[in-house]
Amino acid sequence: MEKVKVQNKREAILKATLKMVNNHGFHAAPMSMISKQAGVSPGTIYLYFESKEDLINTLYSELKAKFAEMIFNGFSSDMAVGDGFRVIWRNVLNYKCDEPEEALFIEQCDNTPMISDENRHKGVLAIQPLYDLWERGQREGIIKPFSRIMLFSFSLLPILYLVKESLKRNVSLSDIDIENAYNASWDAISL
Amino acid sequence: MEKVKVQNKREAILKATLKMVNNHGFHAAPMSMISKQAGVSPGTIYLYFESKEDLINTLYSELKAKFAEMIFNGFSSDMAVGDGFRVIWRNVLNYKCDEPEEALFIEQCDNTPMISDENRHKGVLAIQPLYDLWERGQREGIIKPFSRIMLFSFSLLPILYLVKESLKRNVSLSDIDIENAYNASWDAISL
Amino acid sequence: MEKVKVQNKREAILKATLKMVNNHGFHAAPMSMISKQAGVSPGTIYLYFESKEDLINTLYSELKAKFAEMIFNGFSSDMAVGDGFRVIWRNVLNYKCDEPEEALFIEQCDNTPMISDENRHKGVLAIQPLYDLWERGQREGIIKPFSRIMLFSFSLLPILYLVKESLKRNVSLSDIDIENAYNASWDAISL
Amino acid sequence: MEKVKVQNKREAILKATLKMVNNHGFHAAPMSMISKQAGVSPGTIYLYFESKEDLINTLYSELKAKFAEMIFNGFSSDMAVGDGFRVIWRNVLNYKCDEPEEALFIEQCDNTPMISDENRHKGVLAIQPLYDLWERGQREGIIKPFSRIMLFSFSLLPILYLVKESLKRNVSLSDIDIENAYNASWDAISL
DNA sequence: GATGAATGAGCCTTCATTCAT
DNA sequence: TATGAATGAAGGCTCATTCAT
Repeated sequence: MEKVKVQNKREAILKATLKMVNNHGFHAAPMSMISKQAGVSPGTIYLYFESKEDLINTLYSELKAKFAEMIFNGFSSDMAVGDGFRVIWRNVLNYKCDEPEEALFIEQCDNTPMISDENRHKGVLAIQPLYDLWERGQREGIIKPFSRIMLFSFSLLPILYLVKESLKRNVSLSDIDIENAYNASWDAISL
Repeated sequence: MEKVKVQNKREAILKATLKMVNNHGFHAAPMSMISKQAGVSPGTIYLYFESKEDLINTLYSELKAKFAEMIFNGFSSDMAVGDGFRVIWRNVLNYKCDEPEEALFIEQCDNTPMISDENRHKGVLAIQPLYDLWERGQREGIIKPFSRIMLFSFSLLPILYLVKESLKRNVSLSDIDIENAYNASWDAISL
Repeated sequence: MEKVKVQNKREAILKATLKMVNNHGFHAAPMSMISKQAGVSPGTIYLYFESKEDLINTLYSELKAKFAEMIFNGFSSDMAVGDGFRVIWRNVLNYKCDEPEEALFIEQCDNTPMISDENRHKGVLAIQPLYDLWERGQREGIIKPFSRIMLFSFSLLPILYLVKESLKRNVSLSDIDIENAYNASWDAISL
Repeated sequence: MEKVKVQNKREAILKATLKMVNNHGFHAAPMSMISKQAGVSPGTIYLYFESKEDLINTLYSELKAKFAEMIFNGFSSDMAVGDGFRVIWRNVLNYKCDEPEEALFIEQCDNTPMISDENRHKGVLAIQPLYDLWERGQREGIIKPFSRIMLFSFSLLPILYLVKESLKRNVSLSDIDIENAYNASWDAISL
């Protein structure tokens, strides 16, 4: 019972941080504002996090982990390369659409000295199964012999950007747009 | 002579801002630090910029304008679509490689509430000639009938990301990488 | 117990403000100086007051209210007009003599754009019983048919000024002076 | 010619100071604002005045001197006491009505530590002829045997206040009000 | 664990004053 | 004389963090 309550508080703080930083930016989201939004006292935050920096880094880290987990939903390493990629690509799209707030937060942090390098690196490691899939695809002569990062930038980065922009402009991607995007993504990396 | 001196001060402040914000982040780059780096007094900044926000926005705005200008170097609207695209693509690549600091600053600002929407929008308008080229290509049946944003996200976004990542990891892109990237970019948007 | 401590801090800040502004003037009484005098940290002031302007206005407002309250000590609306006026006149005199610091602060603020009009107006309303007394006196044919403000300026303003000047010059008003002043005040407004 | 221009500048600065301090208060009337209003450069002010404090004190001093001069317009020391007082009283009234800005400035400074005591004292000396008149009146048994300051506070202070308040409320004093005020003033100090 | 009043270092900004021109 | 760009000390205020309760 105690433990549950504690979890709630920690979650509430993280959630409030996400919202406040997204809406106001890091430097305009004071701890007092976050604590009020979370329904706890400012002092309480320091029971769960060492500092504001730690709070931000933890949130970033957990969101990245969640993202990495979600994109492998329904994926299994014995799928055909094309099928596996389609599953993952779809998951990436869905994550962006379903959790735009989280995605925005990640991006807002991504190019900032606020996030420690170590932390940033952890995100990369978490998508290992995708790298493995691509490697297998390359061995099977299905995927172009590009570096991981190049494969990523041509097949997943575009859809991430597309969704972000469409959300920002309040227009939704049509099924045709999505199909086109998928095809372009696949064409760009497949032989 | 006088005019030159003034220009120098304004430039020095902008340059110092770029450096300090890149290295420390917006919220950890106080005006006093910027002024010291620029070799002027804190008060002097306010002779050229209204506030810290104005300083950041102005810098962002000018960098975006410079970027928009550079990517059309050697480009002319009567070029063949493929040739024109190649010129622009190369320019984008070169800008990123030659001015990584500027590019980083732009990206650090891009997902932040710090930059006014109006300002952000100006950047979009500046690359109109590229949009015109794509439209002509679509009329000529050379370019896929995708929206601007989709064409952008598949043909230019990847190279922007690639260079950023390679710089971050201190590895340079080989000519083969670049050729591959260009081909993938072109394939993704051309029929 | 806790409530008491809080009150103490608020009071200490107001008291320190009174002293520092009186001694140095508004523009030469920085918040840091006030906070030091009050024995609190600068930030603490902002727990009780929104801004320096708010602090000054609140102090002004409370002093005016206290003044309005004190001048009706021992006064009751069913007194004879002459008796009532004498009570109030005496109270005004006593307030000025007993609380010269407060009176000085009020005067220092009175001709300043620092105090909001709304705030200034509240002080006027608080002495309504005096206005009522004068009106009754006029109906009874005892008080001259002058406007409130004229009655005020001839019967109370002089004594306010007299005490201020005598305090400034470190000379005390003799009983005869006071009796003379009272008689002159009464003569000036009575028929 | 040169000299005239100089005078103009000095006057322009003083005039601008009067206006800006009246409208915004001392602490919200920066030298730059005053210089702009005066149509000169900030540096120029320091050719005529040592500091902001000096500027304010000089203005205060000159206005007081002008006031002292004006109130003796048409007065001569061989007038009958009653006639002389009436002339002076009228002049005080007229000054307040004709130069409300100057009068306001004087009052705004009067209760402030901004004005040096020495300076404040000079104003008192300048109305010596009035004191002389009163003394003569006392010797002739026409004026009550009150101290100067008491005579002042009952016979001139009220009209100063009355005009100020009526200007503030944008209502003008009627001839009857003025006649009443004069009579009350005279009654208060005459035997 | 939880609170929130209190802290005080440090930030952005202002502005009286200077000085090279 | 006159200028006005430049200065930099100092001010009002914020906010991450602490600690007595």
